[in-house]
Amino acid sequence: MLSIELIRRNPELVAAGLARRGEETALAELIDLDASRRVWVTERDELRATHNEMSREFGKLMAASKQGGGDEERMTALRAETQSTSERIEALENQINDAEAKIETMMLVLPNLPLDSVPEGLDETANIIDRSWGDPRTFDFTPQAHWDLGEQLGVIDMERGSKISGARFYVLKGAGAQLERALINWMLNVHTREHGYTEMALPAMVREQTMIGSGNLPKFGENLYHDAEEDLWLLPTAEVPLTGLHRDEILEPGTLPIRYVAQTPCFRREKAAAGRDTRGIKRVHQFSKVEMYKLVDPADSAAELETLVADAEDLCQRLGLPYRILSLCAGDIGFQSAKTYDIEVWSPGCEEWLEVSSCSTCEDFQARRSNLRYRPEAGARPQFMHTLNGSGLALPRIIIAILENYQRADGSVEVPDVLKPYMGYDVITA
RNA sequence: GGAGGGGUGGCCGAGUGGACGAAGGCGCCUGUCUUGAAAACAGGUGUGGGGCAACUCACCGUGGGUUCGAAUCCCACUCCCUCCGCCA
Repeated sequence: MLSIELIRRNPELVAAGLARRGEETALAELIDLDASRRVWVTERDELRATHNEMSREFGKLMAASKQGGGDEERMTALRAETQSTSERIEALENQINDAEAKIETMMLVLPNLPLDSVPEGLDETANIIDRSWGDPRTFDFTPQAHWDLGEQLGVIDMERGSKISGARFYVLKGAGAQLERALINWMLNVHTREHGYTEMALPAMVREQTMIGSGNLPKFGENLYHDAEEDLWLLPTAEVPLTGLHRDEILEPGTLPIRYVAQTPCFRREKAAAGRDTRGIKRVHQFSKVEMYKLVDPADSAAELETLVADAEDLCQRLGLPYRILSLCAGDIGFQSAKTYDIEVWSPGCEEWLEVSSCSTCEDFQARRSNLRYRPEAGARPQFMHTLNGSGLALPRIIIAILENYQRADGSVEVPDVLKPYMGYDVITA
């Protein structure tokens, strides 16, 4: 959520920021509503003040009358007056409630403003390659795509995945399942032991309010699974429950930064991508992901974004997977993001750059939605913190990258060095 | 699923429908005293909205209702706890 004060004070700046994302938003109605609301609130509060006063006087007269010294006429007049005042208050209240509901509806669909350092552009073609690492491996044979490799090796079973659950579901078997487990273990260990994150195990279903807090609702419900009976939503990412964790709290001085890491299943309906990436396990309805998340002092968020990316990069480097880092342009960053870096790993089999991590700073956007505040120092006013999130890393895509990058001419796949202790063997063979 | 109990300020904990934003205690902050600290004593100590100063309004799990007036009464919901049943 953007700050209503900012919109009120500096509408041009907000409109310009939204325009960079390609959002044509008319703020005039919002600003008018906000102005009306404030007028009505003042009026209502004044009425309430006189109402309270009259009610107190009535109480005193009531007490006096019990002692036998009441002023019946005054009491009757007061009762009539307070009643009519109540009616006026109620009318104003209805106007205010309507206005506030409309304001909230509008505010909840406004995306975050891109930072100045975000590249200009409206779609992915304007993303900028910030840097890259490693050289794509050269092969003296034609590298296979993971859907062929996985099937030959018996580690990915697409057919049975769709048999039991439908399109875009898959089954990992034997070394495939072990590879996923090894990756999760290894990644969590690196993040908790070396990068300073605290490991969390989280619910995979959340309430609507939690989805609103992270920015996934009300706008992107189409991409989420929802259980109507219990009114719970399945996570598209651990970012959602991690954002909700400290909702409505005021963190004491000295508690920030907080760095969390969590492995959760992620569920996505992929409606918008219907028909795209239908082969293999690149785009599926359910996958596992290790997610890093930070709650920080606003002064530190820019630096924390860089270390967040570095923490994800570190994993790619240790896995020996060549990658590039994109700075997403204003039109391509996510709804809640103020700035995003994507890490893409080269996959020689399907011959494409695979997005294995997306690292964003949301500044105070999610903090406003979720009411995440901290006290800068003892006795100071609470203020909104900044939140950041980044994959570290997305599992199926890393599995794709490992299979395709580490394949050998005979169709076997070498296990990356860092995972060998976790797997217990060096090569995946049929 | 059944039965019962309960959600009050950072914490504990009072609160007969009328000056309760809320007693008391703890904690915390400031001051006095002290070489310093502790103790003692005095004062202060929630969040949000409007104005952005004085001030004012709201908030006692959430949402409705009754009333001139609700933390207090009524209804619904929600969360927590205890016991029984069921499942693991």
